[in-house]
Amino acid sequence: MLGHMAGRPRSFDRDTALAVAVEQFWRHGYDETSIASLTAAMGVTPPSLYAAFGDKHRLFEEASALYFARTCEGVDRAMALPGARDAVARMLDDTARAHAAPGTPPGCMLLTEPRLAAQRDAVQATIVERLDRGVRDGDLPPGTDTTALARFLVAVMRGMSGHARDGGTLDELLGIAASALAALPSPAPSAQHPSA
Amino acid sequence: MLGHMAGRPRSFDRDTALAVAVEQFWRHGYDETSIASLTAAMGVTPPSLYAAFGDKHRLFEEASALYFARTCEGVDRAMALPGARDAVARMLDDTARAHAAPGTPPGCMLLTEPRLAAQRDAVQATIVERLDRGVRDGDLPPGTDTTALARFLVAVMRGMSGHARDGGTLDELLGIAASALAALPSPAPSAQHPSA
DNA sequence: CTCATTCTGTAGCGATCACTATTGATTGAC
DNA sequence: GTCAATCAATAGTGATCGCTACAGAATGAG
Repeated sequence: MLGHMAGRPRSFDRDTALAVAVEQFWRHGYDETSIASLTAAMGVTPPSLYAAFGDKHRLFEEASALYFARTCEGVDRAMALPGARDAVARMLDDTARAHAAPGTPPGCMLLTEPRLAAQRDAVQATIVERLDRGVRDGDLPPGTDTTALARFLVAVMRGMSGHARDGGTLDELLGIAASALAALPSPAPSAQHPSA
Repeated sequence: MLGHMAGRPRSFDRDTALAVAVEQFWRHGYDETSIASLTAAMGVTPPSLYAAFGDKHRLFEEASALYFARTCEGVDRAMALPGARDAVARMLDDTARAHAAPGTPPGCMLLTEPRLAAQRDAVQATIVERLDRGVRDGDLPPGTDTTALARFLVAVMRGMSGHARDGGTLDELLGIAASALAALPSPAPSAQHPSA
C-alpha cells in the first residue's frame, strides 16, 4: 500500500528549491515576492512549484518555518551560556553579525515580516525564560520585569534588522547591540553571587 | 498673465485628500496601497487624483513629506527640553504614545517604510545634535559616542513601531521606552554640573 | 450668449498578479 | 513490450496593478 511509487521523478531538488524560496522571501518579503520571481530564482516552472509546495502561502509557511528553526537554534545556543548578561550579549552580537552577513539578505526575515508576529513572540518567550533563570541565579536583580526586558531586547533587534536593511554596517549594528546591553539592570553592586 | 484662472473647479479639498493618502500609506505602506484603494478612501476618481498629485510616487513623496514635517515638530519639541536625559525620555514617551494612539494607524510611517531611510537619517542627526549639546552641558559623559547612541535610539523606536504594528499596547511600548532610557550613560557620578 | 479651459466620470489600456487546464515526457509495475 | 502514474512545459485563466484616452460637465473671460 505504501510503496506504490511510480511516475516521472521530479527534476529538481526540493530542499534546494526551498532554500532559494527562503532567500527570496527573506530579501523581498512575502508581498513583494511574486510567483514569477520565485520560479525564476528556483529554476522551476509554476506547475512544478505548485505541485511541490501547494500555493504561495503554504510555500511561505514552509520557508518561514525553516528560517524560524535556524533562528531558534542560534538563540538557544546563545541562551545556553552560563551568565545571563553573557547570554544576552551573545544573542545581540550574533544578531548583529547575522543581519550584516554578506551572502545573505540584510536584516532578519523573522523580525521584518509582519506576518511572523507569532514567531517573534516565541523568541521573546525564550528570552524571558533565560532572564528568569538569570534572576534566580543572581545575574539580574530580583523583581526584574523580565517580560518587559525581553520585549525591549526584541524591539532592539528588530530595529537592528531595519537598520541593516537601510544599509547599516556591521560596526553600526554592533554599536546598537552594545548600547542595548547597557540597559540590562545590574544585580546588587557588592555581591557577585547570590550566596551572600 | 498670472490670474488667467478658469475652468471647472475641483470638487474635493486637496489637503483633505492628501491627509487621507497619508493615512493610507501610513497604515498599509507604499506597495500595499493601491491607486484603487487610495481613490476609494479619498473619494476621488483616478483621473482627478493624477491631475492633482501626479503619479503614485509623487503622491507618496508629498504624503511622506507631510508626515515627516509633523514628526520633526514632535522630535524638536522633545529635544528642546533643558536636560538631555529629559529630552530623550520625552522623545521616547511621545513615540510610544504616538505609535499606540487610537484613531491613527499603529506604528510610525517614517520608521516602517523602507523608502524613508533618508528621513530616518535626518531624525538621527537631530538627536545627535541634542546629545552633543548634552555632552557639552555635562548631561552625558565626555567622550560619549553620540552618533552610536542616536542610532541606538532610532533602532529602539523602530522596534517600538514594529511592536505597535504587531498589536502591542501602550504600556508595553512605554516599557520599551523606559528600558531604552536606562541605556543612556550617566555623567561622572559625583558631579551634576560641569563647573567642578 | 460663445468659447477656451479645467475638472469629472466611464471605460479601458498593457502589464503583472496568483494560479491552472492541457499536453507530452518520463518513470516503475506488470 | 503495455499501462497507469507522476512530473514538466506551454499557454492562458480572471483579477488587479498603475495609469490614461475620451467625452461630458462646470467654470471665467470676452
